[in-house]
Amino acid sequence: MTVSATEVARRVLLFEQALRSEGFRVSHQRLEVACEIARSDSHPDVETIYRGVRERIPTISLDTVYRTLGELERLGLIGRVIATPGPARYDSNQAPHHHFVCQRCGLIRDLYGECLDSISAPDQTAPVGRVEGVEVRFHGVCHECTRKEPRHE
Amino acid sequence: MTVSATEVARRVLLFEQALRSEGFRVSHQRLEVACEIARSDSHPDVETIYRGVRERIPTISLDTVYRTLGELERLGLIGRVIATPGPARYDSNQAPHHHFVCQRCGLIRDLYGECLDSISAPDQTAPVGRVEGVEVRFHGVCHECTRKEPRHE
DNA sequence: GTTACTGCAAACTTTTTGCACGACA
DNA sequence: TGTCGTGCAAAAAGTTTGCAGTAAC
Repeated sequence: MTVSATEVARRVLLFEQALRSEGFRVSHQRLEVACEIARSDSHPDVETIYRGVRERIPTISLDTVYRTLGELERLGLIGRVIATPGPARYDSNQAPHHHFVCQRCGLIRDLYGECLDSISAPDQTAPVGRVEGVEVRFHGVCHECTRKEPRHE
Repeated sequence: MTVSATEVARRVLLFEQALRSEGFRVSHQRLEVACEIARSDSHPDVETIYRGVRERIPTISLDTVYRTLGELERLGLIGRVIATPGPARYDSNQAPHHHFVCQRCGLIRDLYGECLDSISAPDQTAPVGRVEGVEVRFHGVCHECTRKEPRHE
């Protein structure tokens, strides 16, 4: 929850413009879902986004949240982070970045580094397919989890 | 399905030894599941492993496959590959490696490269947690999918 | 006033769990 | 022979879909 207010506003405006230009209607449900995901940098899952939006729209349904997230993903406005088992998690940070994943609690933290963005694929990759992007994932244990349970094998 | 026979034998023996040393019983169901995952390098999902094992043990149940894969994972003998949405996929390749993931069909190919193994985390990571490993994931479209549907936007 | 969107409910997929029978040690 | 593992079935978790009323344009 440390995304700046101006960045949130910028992202929500982008969502709204994209919806309009694609012929989608701009409902307040969609705007609130967009706002909820835009303001978070903790890669929330669908249930968490649902709870957040429900504070402002108590009648919104979980399936609307699912549908909206699916639309935003198809429009390329948010990304699905596939890094932990269980529920799908989303990321509204569309700048190239990498991740640290805590193997105990599932915390995901964005990392930046040009040297990581520019890693090129080994030669073995060429016969398999065309590379379009790279993501480096560091896994380990976050300090919070280490503090709670230092010896865990 | 290009894992050499000796490598499969080596992995299955390792499974068996680990089961015994941990006090687990060596049932033929467990051995067949272990064999099925050991012989594959295509990161099969549970359903695929289930179908494979059923050719040799037609009465095996899906939940036994789930349980066995969970045990093997907890013993550190196989890894769960979290790279595609949907069913969990497993990997019996425990050597350090990286992945190419096709965004259309979900194909996953192992990649090797010492320079990838030794990537160090950016300084921003230190305050977050202790890094234990790194995996580089290249995503794109495999040649097979490009051939089938060249223009896909 | 249309037409797309929402909420509800039900279905579907993937995974987990409880229990009694059967198999490993 | 005792205990663990298996298969069956049911439940739980996560996600998708059909439909009728509602809201955006």
